[in-house]
Amino acid sequence: MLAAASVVFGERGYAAATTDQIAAAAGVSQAYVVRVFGGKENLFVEVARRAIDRITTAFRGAIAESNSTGSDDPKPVEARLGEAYIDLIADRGILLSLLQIFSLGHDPVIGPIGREGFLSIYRVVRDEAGLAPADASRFMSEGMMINTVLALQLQESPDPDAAEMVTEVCGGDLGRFRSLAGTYPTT
Amino acid sequence: MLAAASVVFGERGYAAATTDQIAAAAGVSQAYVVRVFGGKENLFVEVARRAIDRITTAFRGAIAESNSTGSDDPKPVEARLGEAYIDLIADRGILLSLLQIFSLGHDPVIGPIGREGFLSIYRVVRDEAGLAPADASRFMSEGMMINTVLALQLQESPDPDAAEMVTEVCGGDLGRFRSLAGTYPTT
DNA sequence: AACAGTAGTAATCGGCTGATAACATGTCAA
DNA sequence: TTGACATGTTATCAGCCGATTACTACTGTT
Repeated sequence: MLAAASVVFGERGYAAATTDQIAAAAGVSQAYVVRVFGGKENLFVEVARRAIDRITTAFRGAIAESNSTGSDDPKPVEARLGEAYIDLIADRGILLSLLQIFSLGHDPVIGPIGREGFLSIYRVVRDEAGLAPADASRFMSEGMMINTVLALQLQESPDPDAAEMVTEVCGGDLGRFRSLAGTYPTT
Repeated sequence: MLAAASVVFGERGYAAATTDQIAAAAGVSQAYVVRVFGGKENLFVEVARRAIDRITTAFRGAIAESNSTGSDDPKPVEARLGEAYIDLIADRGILLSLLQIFSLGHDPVIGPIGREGFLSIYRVVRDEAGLAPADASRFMSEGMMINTVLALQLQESPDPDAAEMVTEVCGGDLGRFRSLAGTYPTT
């Protein structure tokens, strides 16, 4: 049900998503969705937490992978983190759930969750991956740009300016973005 | 009415905003809002266009200002653009309308508007401000980060990590962000 | 067997929302 | 004056949505 909710919230947005659509996607009844989570808002809170948790988990995996390779580093940590991030939010459910969280930053319930989640990701990047504040901050910026590009589906645009920008964003590996086009829920 | 709609759409999100709330904010009747714009979606389209238009206009202003100063450049163009951007989206209506547009990137009506708008901003930064593609792209990334920070209201967070990150984002000028806290509609 | 807990559904309801229809008023040209 | 048009309003509706209630079915425990 959480997975279904993530997809539907992402597709439609928090407010526009209906518990009925989520129920249908999960293969259960609408009443059940409402009762199990105690309301639509609580359900979104769970989805939000889960999305943030998946990011920190993915980052810790990338960091561990980076540490396990010998002192010869074919890839810097940042590259591994970036790849992990792109692979993760290629899932449009997670990506758009994130954007919803940001949009709800002033909400008394969602807001604190979003702030704490964003900071927790920053701390992982800075403390666990060992990036300097300036580098960690720049890394987050790139992440936000990736969010936008994927949300707007600019990687599929035929416009040469779009291709130029997207190439710049993903470090030259435009194919990685393109191959993610239309990726939907494995969630 | 457009100004009111921008604020309300921003506060509540596209789907959650009601034509009645917009009407109340604009001081007219709900029916009038619907009829003048031919429906809620059309109204949002106008708001979206206006938001993007204000960004390109502000950027052109900053570029002109930069050109008018002599060949001695106390500030590079990028700094001027950045300041113009921050001043503009301190208006939470514009900021959140932008985020709504991004979230609706897959929408058949809003999607193309968002893509074209984003690219038009990129072109202004690259062609009219004369930034190289890599620099223009990085500039956009920083913009997306600023969006997120302001949406989450991280500039008001008492957390030292938040302060560190925000300081990094705004180029050391944390005061500029802080002073914008709670800025609402001049729109 | 009786009971309790878990997992789930169908039916229904009250409130909200976007849209429509019908009406009121003011302005300006012919 | 009359008519066309812009600028509004009030009243009302048809549909949707989240939530509640009451019910069923299964599983394990004592």
